Amino acid sequence: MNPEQIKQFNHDLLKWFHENGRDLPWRRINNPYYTWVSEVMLQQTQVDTVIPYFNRFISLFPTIEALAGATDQEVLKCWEGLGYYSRARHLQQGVREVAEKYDGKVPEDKNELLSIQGIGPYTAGALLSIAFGEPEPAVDGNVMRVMSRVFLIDDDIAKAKTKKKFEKIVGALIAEADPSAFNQSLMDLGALICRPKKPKCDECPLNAHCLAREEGAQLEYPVKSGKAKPRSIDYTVLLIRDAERRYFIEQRPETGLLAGMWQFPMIAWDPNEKEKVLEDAIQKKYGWEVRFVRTSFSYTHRFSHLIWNLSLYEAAIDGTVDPETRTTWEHLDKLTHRPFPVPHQKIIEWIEKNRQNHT
DNA sequence: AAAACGGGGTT
DNA sequence: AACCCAGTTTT
Repeated sequence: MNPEQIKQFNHDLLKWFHENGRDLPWRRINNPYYTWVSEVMLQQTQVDTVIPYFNRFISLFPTIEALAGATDQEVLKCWEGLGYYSRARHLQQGVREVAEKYDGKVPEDKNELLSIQGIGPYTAGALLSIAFGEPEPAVDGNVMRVMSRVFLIDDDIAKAKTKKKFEKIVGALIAEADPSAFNQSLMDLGALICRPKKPKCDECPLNAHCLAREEGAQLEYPVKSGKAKPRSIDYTVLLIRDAERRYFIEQRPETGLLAGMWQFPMIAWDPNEKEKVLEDAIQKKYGWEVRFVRTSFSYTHRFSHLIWNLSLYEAAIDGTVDPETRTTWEHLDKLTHRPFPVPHQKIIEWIEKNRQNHT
């Protein structure tokens, strides 16, 4: 594109944004902390899902100092159900870095931002442009979709290299006059007009510039390689109560899947195996001799990369179990004070619904 | 360069 | 059921 075309492109895009841009909670005032929180929540998560989480999060942790001073369990509880929980952990770590190293002020230097936990190329670009007005690209899935269509770029957007190509393109196009509006307009355009399916090309401010539209090939873009199918794991979930009708729960490890969240004990077990195999596995992992009372509930939970097939076993154990580190006994009505992954929330809901049957 | 990492919404 | 989403970190 020549300079005149770039100018026209910017004009068309920003005019559309000023008339059609979304009114979102984190856009009402320019607060770098709000922008940061919103950008992290919006990673791999849609706007409509994020809005209530954002409002609750900001009311609980209104400032960098408040979030830095909170416990990780408080933060995790507020994030419960939003997914990708390492985002919450990294956000709090990052905020603590800013509180300590930068006197609680989000730095305006790109390399300093990139050194902060949880801030990668996209979030750094978003903060620099939206919060600080710097002409930095912020390339996400929306931007790659819009740009791949406008410029008919067929590189696989699943590749890391491709994103750099788009950053170069955006860097050459971005309006120095209002980088914040430029980047946010691409996001809104991707969400409202240049959608993956059924794009509203007739309403698009860029349709005069769009090569894919010229070819009638909008739906062929962006090009993206497929992902592997999720693998499936069978688990037996143990529902165990003590004499005071408290449930045994454990906290997951500090790293990996659903880090730091709470759950009922789970044992990987293929139902085609004999029950003896399960009993031995429980003996080995927990040191318990269990007597199964009944199997009562099953639930399948689908993650992006794996599938849990959960079967609930109500069980009794001989003798007593003392709570250890990362395990405890808890009454039903207090379970939800702690963060639980959604599949275990479903189990809690099932217990509450059926409590009269087995209390 | 590829895999891990959640959950909900849309089609 | 497949695909998508304002990505980053770890391997």
